[in-house]
Amino acid sequence: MPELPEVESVRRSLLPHLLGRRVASARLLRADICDTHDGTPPTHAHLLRDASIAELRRHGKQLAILAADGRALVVHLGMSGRLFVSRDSTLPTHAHALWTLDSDTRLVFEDPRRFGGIWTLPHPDALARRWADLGPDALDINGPALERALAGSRRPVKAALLDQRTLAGVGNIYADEALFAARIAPKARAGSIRGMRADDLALAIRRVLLDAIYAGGSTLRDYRDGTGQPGSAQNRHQVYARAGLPCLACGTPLRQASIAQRTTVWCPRCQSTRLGQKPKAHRARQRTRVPAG
DNA sequence: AACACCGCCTGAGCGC
DNA sequence: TGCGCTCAGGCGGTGT
Repeated sequence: MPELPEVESVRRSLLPHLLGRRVASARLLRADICDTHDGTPPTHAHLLRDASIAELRRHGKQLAILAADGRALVVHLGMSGRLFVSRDSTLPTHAHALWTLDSDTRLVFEDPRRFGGIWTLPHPDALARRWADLGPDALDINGPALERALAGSRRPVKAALLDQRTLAGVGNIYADEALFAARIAPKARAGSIRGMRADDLALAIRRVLLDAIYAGGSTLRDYRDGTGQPGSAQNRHQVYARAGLPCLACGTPLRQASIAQRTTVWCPRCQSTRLGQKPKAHRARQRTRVPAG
């Protein structure tokens, strides 16, 4: 489930452990999770051995580790991926790559479901080219840019938000949360989101993502940051995983359907499909989830 | 061109 | 107790 807030939380938590550190050794335990830029089997050089880590950069859900000599790695966490530092010598079952730093700290990439992976890059220009295929980062989106990204599309707006070429960083959880916050029905046509509605949606996306970053991301099951800490943003979810429960703004039972092959939850009353008709009082309460069981 | 849909993969949770 | 089924989901590839 790592979406933008989780990847950003990983980035921030890793910064103090990685910046300025030299990669003393690198090991790939599963070669098939790593794609090299030159198509040759991954080597220690591909994996930044002897490099000094200069920067951690994020675009959407992708995290890049940039070395001072220009080499870079892109890490994709996919569904169940984790990237974390550890001083423990034991490795998790699905550890696929590890790096030992000159601080004797280990950086571990683990991914049970293997929807994630690592991509090697020779130069920052290659990173820029890779990321050019992605839409604008969702933390930077504004109304006019979002309107441009959605223009002409007849898809449901939910499907468009999940498309990383349209907007980078939003996944299933925060798409539902942002649409609820903006009071837009997930099935509304993407191309119909214009003007003030685009402003509303862009603002909702930024706010939902920033709130989640401040809460350290959403830990539903697997997610931990780069030091093993869970997040608490799941306690703030208004609609995700709440199908059938009362809307926190109006009490109407939340509905669920599959849109773009993703479970989608929304409030049929607050999130009107009709244009220009905004029900008045909509103020979602802050919610603390009661622990299950 | 735009969009729909499949398949990859594992572990949790459930019913029997 | 344990087996088998379903579900979760990002994204690349293929089909329409």
